[in-house]
Amino acid sequence: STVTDYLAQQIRAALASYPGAPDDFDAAALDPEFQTPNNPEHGDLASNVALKLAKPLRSNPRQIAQHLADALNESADPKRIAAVEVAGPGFLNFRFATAYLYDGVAEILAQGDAYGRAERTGKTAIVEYVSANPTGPLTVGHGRNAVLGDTIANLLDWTGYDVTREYYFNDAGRQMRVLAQSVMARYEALVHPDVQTKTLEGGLVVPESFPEDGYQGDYIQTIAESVRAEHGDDALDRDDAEAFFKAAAVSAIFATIEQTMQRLGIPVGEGGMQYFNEHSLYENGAVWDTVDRLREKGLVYDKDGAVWFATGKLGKVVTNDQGVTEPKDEVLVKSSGEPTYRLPDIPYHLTKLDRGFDKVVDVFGADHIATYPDVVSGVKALGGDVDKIDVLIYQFVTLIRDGQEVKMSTRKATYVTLDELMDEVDEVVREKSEIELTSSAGPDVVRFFFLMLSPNTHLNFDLNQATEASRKNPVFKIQYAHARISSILRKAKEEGLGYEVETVDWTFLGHPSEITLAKLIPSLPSEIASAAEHMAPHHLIEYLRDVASALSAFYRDCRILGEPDEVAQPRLALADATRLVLRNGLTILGISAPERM
RNA sequence: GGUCCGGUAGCUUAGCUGGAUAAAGCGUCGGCCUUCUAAGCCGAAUAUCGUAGGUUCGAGUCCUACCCGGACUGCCA
Repeated sequence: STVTDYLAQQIRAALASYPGAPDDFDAAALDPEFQTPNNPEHGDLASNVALKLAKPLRSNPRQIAQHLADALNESADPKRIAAVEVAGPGFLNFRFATAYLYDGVAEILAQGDAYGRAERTGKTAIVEYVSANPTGPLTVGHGRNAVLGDTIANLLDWTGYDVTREYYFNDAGRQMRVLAQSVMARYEALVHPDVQTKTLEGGLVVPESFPEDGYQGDYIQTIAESVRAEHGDDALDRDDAEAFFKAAAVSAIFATIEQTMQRLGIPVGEGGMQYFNEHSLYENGAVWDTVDRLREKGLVYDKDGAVWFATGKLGKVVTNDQGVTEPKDEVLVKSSGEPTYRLPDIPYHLTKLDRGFDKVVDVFGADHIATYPDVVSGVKALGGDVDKIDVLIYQFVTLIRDGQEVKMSTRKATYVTLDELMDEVDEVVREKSEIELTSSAGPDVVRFFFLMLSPNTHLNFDLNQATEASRKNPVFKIQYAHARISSILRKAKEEGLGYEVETVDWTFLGHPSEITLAKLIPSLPSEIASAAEHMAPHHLIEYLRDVASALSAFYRDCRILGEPDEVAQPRLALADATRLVLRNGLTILGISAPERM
């Protein structure tokens, strides 16, 4: 970026005196665009500035480009810019001085583990993710949310934000009562083995008291057993039995969820994930206060026994059969008195803004698409600065087993948990590995799988493919590149080969594979910045794959061990810098960087 | 009905502010282990970028219309 700033300034200077320029042309206001060309013949950096200026300057683009090339070849610092050329319809191609290329590499080595980490900006961000209600273990369906949210939190951290991670949940309401009753029924069967039973559709035998749409998972049985072990056989006789069982279930389930998050690399406990209970917004009156405040602004009215939010007044429209657009209002509180999901989310987001966060990120599944714009307009109507809110909507995950879609339901216990998924991947990879694994492959593969595609893309998680093909999973290719370099570094150390960051002499490097690598690895910081800005972790993955691939070419073409020191040292330094880029990139993704594989 | 996402090689996808020859993995075919890890590398074949218009010096990328697939939604949350 400093190079582009420098070149931009050079270009502005050169255009200040362009012959025949119209009077209203202001070269000082120019902000030229730069890009890295795909084709290496097009130099190290290119600009389309001459093409863009053809019209305002009323001149031929090639002629403008030539003027700029001549001027810059004259004035630009030869320590940085070796040559400026005109190509094609009027592109400017810049070639960097060789020594300048390796400045970026030296910078990586100087910063080490911190390379890619921006200065603290003093700004704060809150990322809300996972947010699964405590009715059962985390499933494959929750995985994409958890991994995307965590990685975005990491990206924001690395771009200089102080990041708070928050888990928003609701442990009140009907589904939680059903959960409690499910545990109670299983407990009843334990303490009264002769209780009257019934057989559910799936074949599960439960007491008559088991609710119609009760939760059938094994974990319910486990919770019932542990309640019995801790509290004996009389728990059903308590006055507060339902609340008691609910609390037991919630705490047991949250313990499981935390274990899974931890295994996935999501920080829990002090400084990690913090929790926000939706119910607190009812207790402190924030929910009904929201309705009142919106009503004062004339944005809430009653109709058909329900409370309506006049989103139509805030710009929401639908197109009817005749192709005419008309305003559309939404229900905030149903005629049953139960709020819709959009209501509590409004005060929740207001609290996030009130807590002073500069950036508020929500990671939502596609089911929120319909409601979140209403939440945002509610927040805005109540004076919240909605520009601070960024919503990442990701498409859902379909689980495929043996070519068949697995329909998942937490109630019917037809789900695959994230733990099961990680176990399965772990096991198969271990089987197929010739060498014993030092780290756990399950979390690495699962995280990678959830991150490798654009969040906008529907994800088919094929269990057979994810496990059977796991040796070919691209995550291993990136990790393998890291392990290879680590191996070279180990051997170099044994042989007494090393380098001093300050005194590396790069002039012996010039092989195309060295140059490609040296040009690629210093863009880690800008890749991180771009991935963070677009909330697109897959951009970082694509980049790391490119780095791994460039490393392969370098590994093939440029030996280190056994070469004369003046060549071996700068090559070792280049390899070490590549290792740091891979490692720091993987760290952001929450994927391990193994030293052996 | 409405909202949103997708439609790029046989399959799964990438393509970030429009740029110079559309990229990767899997699959197929062929080649490479006496030298730093073959979980690797090299080469070959495979693409009317859903369709039709438009904007532009330039469109996979922007605009409009339409077609196909998917998700969500319709005070049942």
